[in-house]
Amino acid sequence: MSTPTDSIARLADTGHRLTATRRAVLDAIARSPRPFTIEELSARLPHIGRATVFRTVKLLSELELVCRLPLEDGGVRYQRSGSGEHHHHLICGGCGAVAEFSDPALDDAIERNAAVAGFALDAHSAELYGRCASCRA
Amino acid sequence: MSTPTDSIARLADTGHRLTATRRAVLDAIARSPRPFTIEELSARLPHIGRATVFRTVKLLSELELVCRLPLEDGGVRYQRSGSGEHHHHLICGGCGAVAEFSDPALDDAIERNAAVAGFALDAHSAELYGRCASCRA
DNA sequence: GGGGCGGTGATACTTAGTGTCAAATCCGCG
DNA sequence: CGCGGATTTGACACTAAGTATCACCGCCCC
Repeated sequence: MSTPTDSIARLADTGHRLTATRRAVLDAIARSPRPFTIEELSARLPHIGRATVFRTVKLLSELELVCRLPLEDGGVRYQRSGSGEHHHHLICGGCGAVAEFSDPALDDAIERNAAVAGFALDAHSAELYGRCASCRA
Repeated sequence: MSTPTDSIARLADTGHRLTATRRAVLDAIARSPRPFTIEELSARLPHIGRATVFRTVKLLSELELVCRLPLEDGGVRYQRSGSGEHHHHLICGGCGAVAEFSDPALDDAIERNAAVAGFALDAHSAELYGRCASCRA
């Protein structure tokens, strides 16, 4: 799991400044046990402008420290990235829990289809929506 | 490729009314050679309210006659569904062209991962972003 | 050909996010 | 330390996608 410390190091490594504002946002994210919306995060950081919260989360998601989760109903939440590696999400429609997974077979299938169609692939998204084990019970 | 005639039949079969307004929207969609935004479609249907265009496209996408395409940049476009069957999209970032494909291996990989995580899957999305053969040239 | 339910338009609102620009802040350099 | 330029921030207006409300309209069946 990436920590605020990892994140601070990552920011520095990529030529970004370590401002008090960014530390506060990272800290608030680290304290979020569940996926959060920008509005929720912003509400917890009343002295930080909404636009800055958006910018910071966008930056973190470009650095793959945070994942953007498009929900089944069209909404969006964000979550700390558990691994920093390429992965996909299983999103529970009951409790909102998110499980990460990665699967070379899935990525292979995606690459194969792009190749068949003559596409040079540069990105892909795959989200799975369902009910987690505890919500099924 | 689904035609306006198919769509009209599908609407009737699912208990929806065949209004002049819906015919006009279907017709405008049929004339779109490329994926379109609601604003573009609405502009071509000046005597039809914007909310109605949204409602109609939403209805058509629930009937799988139209596909909603989330773009890499966060925008959204829509397109007539080529098959009416379950499929995924390859979206060209150069010209905006969209290719549909379906691949049981991809769907299997998705189902397998859900099962491993103990999730009961009820939906998934997968979009591939890249450059089509002609835009690569 | 009348009535009821589904459909429509107008409009206001919501949610997610971006653009602008002046002011504030960071941090390497001396 | 403290200067100065580049980066970052906040405030605010704005855009884009879509929903809510509600009175009115018109399709369809009897």
